[in-house]
Amino acid sequence: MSHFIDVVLPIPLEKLFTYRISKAESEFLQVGMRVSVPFGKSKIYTAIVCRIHEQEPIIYEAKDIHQILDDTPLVTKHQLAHWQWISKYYMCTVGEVMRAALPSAFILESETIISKNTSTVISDENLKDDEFLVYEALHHQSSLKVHDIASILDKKHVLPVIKRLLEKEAISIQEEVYEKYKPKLVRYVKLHANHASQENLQVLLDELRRAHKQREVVMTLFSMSAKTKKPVKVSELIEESQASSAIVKTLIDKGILEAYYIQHDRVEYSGGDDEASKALSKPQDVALSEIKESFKTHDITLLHGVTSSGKTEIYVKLIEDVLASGKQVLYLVPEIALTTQLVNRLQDYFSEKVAVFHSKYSTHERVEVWHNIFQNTTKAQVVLGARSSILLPFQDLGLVIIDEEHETSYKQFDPAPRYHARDAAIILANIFKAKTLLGSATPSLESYYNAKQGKYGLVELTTRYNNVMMPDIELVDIKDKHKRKRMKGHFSDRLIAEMTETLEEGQQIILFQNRRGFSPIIECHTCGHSPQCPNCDVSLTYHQYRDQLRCHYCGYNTVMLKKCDACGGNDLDTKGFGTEQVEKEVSALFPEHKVARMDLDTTRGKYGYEKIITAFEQQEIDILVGTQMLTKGLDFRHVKLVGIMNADNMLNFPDFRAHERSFQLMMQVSGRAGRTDTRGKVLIQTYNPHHQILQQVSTNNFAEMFKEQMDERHNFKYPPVYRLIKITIKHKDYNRVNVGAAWFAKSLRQVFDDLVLGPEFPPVARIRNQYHKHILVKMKPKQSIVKTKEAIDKINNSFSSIKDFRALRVIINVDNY
DNA sequence: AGCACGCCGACT
DNA sequence: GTCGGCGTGCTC
Repeated sequence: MSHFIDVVLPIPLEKLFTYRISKAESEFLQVGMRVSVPFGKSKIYTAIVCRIHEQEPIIYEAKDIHQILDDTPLVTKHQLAHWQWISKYYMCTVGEVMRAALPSAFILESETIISKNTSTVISDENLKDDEFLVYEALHHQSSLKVHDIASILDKKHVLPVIKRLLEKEAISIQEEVYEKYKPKLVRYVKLHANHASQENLQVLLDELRRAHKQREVVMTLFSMSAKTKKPVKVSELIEESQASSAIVKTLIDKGILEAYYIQHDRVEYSGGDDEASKALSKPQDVALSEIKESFKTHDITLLHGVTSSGKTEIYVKLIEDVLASGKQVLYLVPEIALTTQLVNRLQDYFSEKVAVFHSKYSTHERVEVWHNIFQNTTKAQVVLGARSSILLPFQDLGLVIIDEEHETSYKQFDPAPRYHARDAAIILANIFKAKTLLGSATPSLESYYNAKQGKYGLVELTTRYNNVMMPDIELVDIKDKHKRKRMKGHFSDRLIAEMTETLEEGQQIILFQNRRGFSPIIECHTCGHSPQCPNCDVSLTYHQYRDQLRCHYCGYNTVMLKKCDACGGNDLDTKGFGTEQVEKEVSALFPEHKVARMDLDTTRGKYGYEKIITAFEQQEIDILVGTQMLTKGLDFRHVKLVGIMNADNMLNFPDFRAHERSFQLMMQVSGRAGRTDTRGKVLIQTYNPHHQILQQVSTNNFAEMFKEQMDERHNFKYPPVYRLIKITIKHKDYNRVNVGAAWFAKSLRQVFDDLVLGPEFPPVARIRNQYHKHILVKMKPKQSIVKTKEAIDKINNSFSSIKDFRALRVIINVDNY
């Protein structure tokens, strides 16, 4: 009887692949373990075992596996089920989900190692020039990688050379696979067993009478281990005894001390003791019991609590309950909210039980978190993470909290799997029969709709913590202000007056402008030309601090032009404005006050956010200018005034969710104002103060916004009433994109008729020299999701079997909002 | 996706 | 002539 395994490979191929294994291997292997397998001509890939069986494949000969990589499974069965769901629902392959789920250190890939064949001697004249160079290099170095050879020969295609050398038996090649994860080892030191007892120690100290330094080190070590009863790190010993590492080394060499290693986690919790969680206020307490009540009838509950209502404290209470029952908790936050602020707060309550999973973590750090969660250790009872943490190997999940549920950063856009973490988390919770709590001050229409439909439970919390009043929101008509010459740059007299007052009171200000850079368009006054990105169909944005023109799509940049490159005129004008310009104007208006800017450009690097946030918290900064980055779950105590520089550009954004988003964004930014006792003030500058969304923001009227927006969604057949699938056709050839997209849309129409929209070029049709065209498929409320996707799949398959279309990239994005 | 193979234009 | 471009087919 032969034995076989079906494995998932981390590549975008639909199928599972079958390999032959021995009987012994079949007894050892378990579903979820990693194996390395040969794939194609030479490559070795990492694969996950998902089925062990005895059915020999009929139409091909199964290869043998290369190696088993694990002693115990690395991936749980729950995960495999979850991967399956994601791949089906979001129309991608399981391999793509695997790629996204596993930290890269777990996915080993082979590298070809070239070494000299010692059993044969090749005379130089038998070798061509490039072959000789490689052969010669191998005299000096025992082995080379393909990449090394490419740099020796200075050309791209070196495989033919390697092939020729191989035929001449001058070299041999080998595929090597490396374990990428290296545990972090810390060196410890202890007295050698021979000296450990009391009397032996005395003898030893006598012996060392003349070596003062060494004697001191031994004494220090002795007192340190007596005091702490813990292993002593070499680094600590050196520090404590003021000795050099050479002295310690001498003692180790003499056999007096003994060095040993202990594996350390890179992600260490360092902090005080458990703090008892805060007592809840009355409204919080009511909400908490309502949530618990709701969980009895609904697995998913939406907590709609206004900004600053203290949702986090409620989460903490719920987490406490779940932890008491020994289950794990997943606490999802948008990427940007993963600041030290929230981490510290949770660690205050749950100390080392909190594991954080961050995109800025190194792959080694991710591996450690992965293991802790898999083994359900105390270190990973509460997992705080962004989008991708839904792919971690939970063992026994009891509760999923999705904070700032409306955040769009929960949706992955590129690359596949294009999943929505909120929706995938709900499925994950369902696999574990766990509860899900969605929280937001401005719920997404789809969640609120689900709640209103009775699909989710709904709990509302309408008062702020400590009864702080909701901020006073005022709309400023800048069209009128312009007419009456009451504007200084982009600042109305109202905004300046409020800012002056706030600064005099010693309070802080946040200014919001949803656009980075200095100004998004440069225009020549003479000919009207504005510089465009050479790779994308967008105007370049002017960034003053580096005197650069930059493309926000592809990163292209060039120095700012001195003259118009079309007509040579030197009267260049800037249009529109970004955070950088706001910052500059503020500095000019309030020269005595410290201004800082927070956007993508200033927060690069691992601690980019933290630096700015900490400085602002400690009131080293008076005025903070920023993009929507500032809206995410930050809690600043001394902000009294929030200014929204221009509300119109977000309202006019060409997207069916523009109004919903604008509402959410403005409510969230406003929520930063007045979090303690003084009532906050929000000024919204706009050309159109009568816009219904602005009216709803200023009166904090979520219900009306919901009703109005839902009417529109009903009328225009948009989510959450209808579902959407967006299909993007992409290629560098404009005509091919057009022809291909037209074919695709026509085929879709044959099945879905008028539910198909497009093909249409997006606002930016060309990005990185690739033309894009979108087709939108709408799904009726009762329409079968599975059947719709099957039909799309079928069309996609026919599409890619047409020769002319094969080169076109098709991207399918389910729930593309 | 990667990678090999095969065909074709453009230069040391 | 070879180098590197890209289209095509295949991967257990």
